[in-house]
Amino acid sequence: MATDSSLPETAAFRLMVLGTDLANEFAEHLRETGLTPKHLGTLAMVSQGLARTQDDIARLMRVSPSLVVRLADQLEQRGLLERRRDPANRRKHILTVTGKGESLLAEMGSHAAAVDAELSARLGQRLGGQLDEALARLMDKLVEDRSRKSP
Amino acid sequence: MATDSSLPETAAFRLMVLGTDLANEFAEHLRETGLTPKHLGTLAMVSQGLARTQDDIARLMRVSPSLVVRLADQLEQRGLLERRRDPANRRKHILTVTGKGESLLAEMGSHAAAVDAELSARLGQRLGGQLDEALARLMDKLVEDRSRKSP
DNA sequence: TATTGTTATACTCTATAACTATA
DNA sequence: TATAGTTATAGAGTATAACAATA
Repeated sequence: MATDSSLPETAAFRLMVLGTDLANEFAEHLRETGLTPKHLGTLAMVSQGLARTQDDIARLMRVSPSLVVRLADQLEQRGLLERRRDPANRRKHILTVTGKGESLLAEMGSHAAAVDAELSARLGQRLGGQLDEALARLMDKLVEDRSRKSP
Repeated sequence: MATDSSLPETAAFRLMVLGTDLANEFAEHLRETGLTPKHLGTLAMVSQGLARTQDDIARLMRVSPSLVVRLADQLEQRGLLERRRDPANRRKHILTVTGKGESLLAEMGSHAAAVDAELSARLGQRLGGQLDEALARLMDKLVEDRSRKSP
């Protein structure tokens, strides 16, 4: 990848900086809802079927179970998420995104699409598409690595 | 860019998730030093000549001036950064990275290079290179947007 | 005995506001 | 009057540890 391993020239460093910055931007955009990017991540994971229970969320997002309780509480209070006990295993809470939750996801999806458009404008369609593909593959890897029984 | 604007399918969302995750990884790697990714960002910006004063850091990283005081204090205490008054304008503190600071940057650069190697292994050399280029361009834009007199 | 979730507690990071000093 | 930096304070976000319920 980079022939120069000077920190600021690495993809890892840039990914960290750009991603953190974007998270702040999303946080700002969410401020009026009282939610954070992690609330949004929770909704997204559940909506996508990548997480079924609170435990799944904790593992996928590498976050403590006690934080997931709080995130789920707040999402539930706002009517964006529902918890119900799993009849097959009453320890578990099955999570589902409500219609209102899907609306919020759609709204934030629009915002994200607008950011994507900016990225594409800056990079051009080809490089933008390549960035897309690379990020999609890395995301798949991350999810795969953390799905069931990973250390 | 993405034809689907569903939040999890956007480049913006993936960039946020992957970047945040990487920031946590760096934070973990820095833990024994008592430093955070923002300390590292500060050193990197100063070392690269992108920031000369605390004010520059605050603007570049979109962080409050009072936080920069704390970051600089802690970096200085560890002998990684030096502050000296600008003779031309005694309100300003000129920041410079010490040899020890450069060593830390080099060490973290090695870690970042290792992450880059993983990315490249996962994406292949071509897509990895394209990711590199895209991130570099976006980083340049970010720095440019925040250099002197931006809103 | 292990898993899932919860509660109580404390700590870290960060911003806001009021202040000092220089210009 | 505006800029650069500092201090004091408070708040948000998160983890750790101890716990309860279920398997």
